[in-house]
Order: sequence, then structure tokens, then C-alpha cells
Amino acid sequence: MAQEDLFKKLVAHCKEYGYVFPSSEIYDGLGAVYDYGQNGVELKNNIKKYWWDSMVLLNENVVGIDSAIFMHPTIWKASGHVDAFNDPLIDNKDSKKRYRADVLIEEQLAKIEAKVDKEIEKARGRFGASFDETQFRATNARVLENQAKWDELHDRFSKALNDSDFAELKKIIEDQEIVCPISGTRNWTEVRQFNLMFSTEMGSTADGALKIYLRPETAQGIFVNYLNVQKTGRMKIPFGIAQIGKAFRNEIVARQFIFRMREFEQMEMQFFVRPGSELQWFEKWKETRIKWHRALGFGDDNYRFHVHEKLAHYANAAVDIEYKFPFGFKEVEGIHSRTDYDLSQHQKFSGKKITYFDPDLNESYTPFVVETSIGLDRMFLQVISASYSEEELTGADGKKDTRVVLRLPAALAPVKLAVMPLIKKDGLPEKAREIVDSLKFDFTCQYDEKDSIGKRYRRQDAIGTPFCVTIDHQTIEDNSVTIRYRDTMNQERVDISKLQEIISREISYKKLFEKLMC
RNA sequence: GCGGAAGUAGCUCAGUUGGUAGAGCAUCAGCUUCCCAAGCUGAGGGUCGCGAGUUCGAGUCUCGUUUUCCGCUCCA
Repeated sequence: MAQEDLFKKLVAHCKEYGYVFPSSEIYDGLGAVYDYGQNGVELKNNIKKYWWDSMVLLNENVVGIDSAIFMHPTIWKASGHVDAFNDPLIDNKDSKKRYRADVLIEEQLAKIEAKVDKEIEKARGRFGASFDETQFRATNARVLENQAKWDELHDRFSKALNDSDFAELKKIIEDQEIVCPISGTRNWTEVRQFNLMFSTEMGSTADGALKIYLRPETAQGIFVNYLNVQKTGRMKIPFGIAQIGKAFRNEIVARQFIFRMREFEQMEMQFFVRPGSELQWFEKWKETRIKWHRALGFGDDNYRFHVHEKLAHYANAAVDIEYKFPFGFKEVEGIHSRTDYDLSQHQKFSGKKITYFDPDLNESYTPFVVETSIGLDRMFLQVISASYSEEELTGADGKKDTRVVLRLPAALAPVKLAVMPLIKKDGLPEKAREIVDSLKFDFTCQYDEKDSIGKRYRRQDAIGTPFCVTIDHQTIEDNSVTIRYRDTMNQERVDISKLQEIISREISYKKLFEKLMC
């Protein structure tokens, strides 16, 4: 099956079986916003539990928090989001290419600088050892001319950027006769700003209202609380704080189903360490996190690391864990060594001291941070893509057949078991109901008596239910039922009293966690 | 945001030169059925994405709009 077809089928399957619906569908939908359906929410909650427990339960030095989506606006200045998420963009109408206006101008500056450097190199060649660069810079006409151009442009550019004066940026591009590298033309659109943060107003009166942002990442909620947690939880470095929550980014292009949405959910853990030890911890978490992914059993080769060559200004190491989606290897999780950038920035902007006193070293310092950050919606898509399969079957009579089955890890499956009477008479439905009633406090159960048994098995396969319990006439006689396994389609006859134990064992997260430990 | 393509039942899709909307699967009810869908009977479900325009008449033609997909672009 072609990979694009697979992806289309996956999207249709998610809709048809109550996993993911387009948002506001009866009003024509809303761009790149999706809702999770009755099965989707269960799967998502189970993924959260798998992550949360692997962090908070398994590590005594990792605790969780749940910080608010609304935060003090200055936080986003400190974090750099106000500046970095306000890129001035400009399009060339001929090539249809989009550029960052500031980058175009910076390139122009670099060109002028290159001219100066060229003159200097030429002169150095002429004068040899006796060449005095400072002297040359101060006297050479061509150099002076270019240097003056550079200074003038640089001042104008800095001012325009600081004032967020987009008309001026456009004018600079026009005045400098900057051309599009593709089309070679100067046919530019206006400079526009795409603020990637959503904003709203807090306070009900217009004049008293404060402009606040919907958080574009959950990490800052951890940074601003790190000292609260450290003190009240008596945490000693190294320690981590985990959080699951919504974040919002007003992406220019949000696409590929739930892979890139404007409203999404992150699972982040910030690990606070001694300065100098961050790269060891970075390696440690890198290994821990890939194990967590691989423990799900979707094939080790379907994951890979992507090392960032170009690092963000705050990071001194960064790697992505990528999964082989139907549309190629794509990032699911990022592990970043964020240095002390965030905490230092908050110290600077808030004016509050947020250093840690290390009793072992008998000194104070600003901890370094290693972050693991996973997109929950991407993880959901990853699990669903990996689980979806269409199988060829050969029936007892030799007839060819197919089935669609979601091979979800049992711990993550939305419905754990379906209970069904083989036929709907002779007291079988009543017996089945009894079993549902005895198990429904422990597992999400479904009862189904409609259609032939084979058809009911297929229905459960399609939503990924790992176990089906079937009641037949023998059940009435000796309290035994058959339990049918989704992946193998095998059946075994067991006593009703054993069901709770068998299913509990199979759906336990412990089975996954054991793989993390080795 | 630009360019291209598409939007008809829950899903996948058909619908002729413009003439009152169909199929398969799914769903529901009943029958049948002692273990892997596609047996039988019946039923429900669509203002053809939305809004204008042309026309006696628009699912079909035109324009706008919205959503989705592909490419470009962007991606802390």
C-alpha cells in the first residue's frame, strides 16, 4: 500500500471509529483544529498516563505540576518568544517565495562587509608584512565609503526593527535594491508580521485590560515555579519537574492532520542539574526517552535520532527523536540542553534571585536545564499510525478475507475488553451482562450482541480492543468463557473468576516499564 | 500566505449535453446463527461545504467564501 494512501485511510479510520473529528465540523470546520472522540480521548489519556508514570512514578527525583495557561506577559519577553515569534515577513510576487525581511537586510549588510574585507585582503597582498589594517581602514576611500554605507544601513535597520516599523523595513529593501535570489526581481509585497503567539485581554474594562498571551510552550510554567517546587518539595539537584498541558501557536501553515495544530498538548520535563554536568544528563535522558518509545514495540528501526547542527541561542545540545510516519521520518520528541538561559532570563526580568544552594558543594548557582519535550498529539498520531494494519486472512473454508486491526499496546487501548453472548437468547445475554457488571470498575468494557460473532470481533479489532470474552451454552453449565486475543485471533477457555487477573496482567503499564529498566 | 486539486449519506465514491439525488460498506429493528464480516426482511439517514449569479430549471455553468489534500514557504 502506498504510504499516502495509508495516511488517508488512517485519517478516515480515526473519524469513522471515534478517534479524531475535525473541530466544529457542522460549521464547516476550523482550520487545523481537531477534537478527540470517545475512543481518542481514552487513548490520549492512556498515553498521558504512560508518560506521567514513567516520569513521576519511576523517578523519585521527578515531580509534576500543572501550571496555568495564562501567565504574566513579561515571561514571554524573558523567554524570547515575544521577539522570536514576531518575524517580519515579505513575499516576492514573482517567485512566490517568502523571506524574513530582517534576514534579507542582514544579508545586504554582510555583502557590504564582504566588500570591505575584499579591499583589505587586496591591500594586504600588495603591502605584505608592512600592512597596517587600522591605518588602511581609516584612510582608504573605498573602504570608508562602504563602511559609511554599512553604518548608515545598520542604524536605520536597527531602529526600524526596534520600532517594529514594517513600512520602513520595506523601504530599506527597496532603497537597497535587494532582489529575490530566485526570480531576481524587486517585486515585493508589504512586510507583514506573523505573531505566532495568540493573545487576549485580561480584565473586563478596556482601559484596564492587560494584553496576555496563550502560552506557546508549557516549559516556562515549570521555570517560574522551579524554586517553589524545590523548596516545598525539599528537592535536591539533580531533580526534574514534569507537566502535561495545552500550548498554542498561531502557525502560518498548520497541516498534516493532528501533526501540526494551532492548539496542541505537550508533555514536558525539565531536569535541573549542576552546571557542567548537563551534557551527561542530556545523554542519559536521550537514552531513557528512546527506550520509552521503543518499549511500545513498534519496531526499533522506526525510530531515529536527528541531531541539531544549528542550535537555538539558549541550547548547547539538541536532538530530536523521529518516528517513521506514513509521510516520512518526523519529530515526535525533542531533548534539549537549555543551559541556564531560561532561569537566568527570569532572574534578570523578574529581579528575583532564583539560584539554588547546593549543600554538597556549599555554594549557590543557577542550575542548568535538560529538557525532554514531547508533543502528545504527535505521539497519538504515531501510536495510531504504527498500530493500524490491514491483514489478509484465510478462513477455515479457505476463503480469502481481510481485517483492519489497530494493534495498540494493550495498556493504551481505549476499550480493554468486549463481552458478548454468542447468540442473544437462552440466557446468554443476561450472563454476559453479569460479567460486564463485575468487571466494569476495573476496565473499560463494551457489551455487544448485535450481528454474527465474527462481525463483532471485527468491530472490536477496528478500535483496537485487545480482548473479547464470549459467552456460550457451556458458560451456563460451568462458568467458563472463551477469551479471544486480538492480535493472534486465538481463543482459550477460562473460568470467569480468572478474567480479572488475566486482563489486569495483560493491560498493566508495568509490562512496558520493565522494558525501560533494562 | 502563494499556486494546483478537491468537497455529494457515518466511511469510500458514482451521478451523462443543466431536467425533482444513487451504490457498496456502516448504522438501527426483526429473523437466522454454538466462534471470526459481506445470510434473509425491513427502516432511518443528504437543503449535493456555504453564499450569490446565469437559467423556466443548477449536484452539474460563473463568481465569492470556507474546509481538506499536494507543492512551495515556515517551523524553539
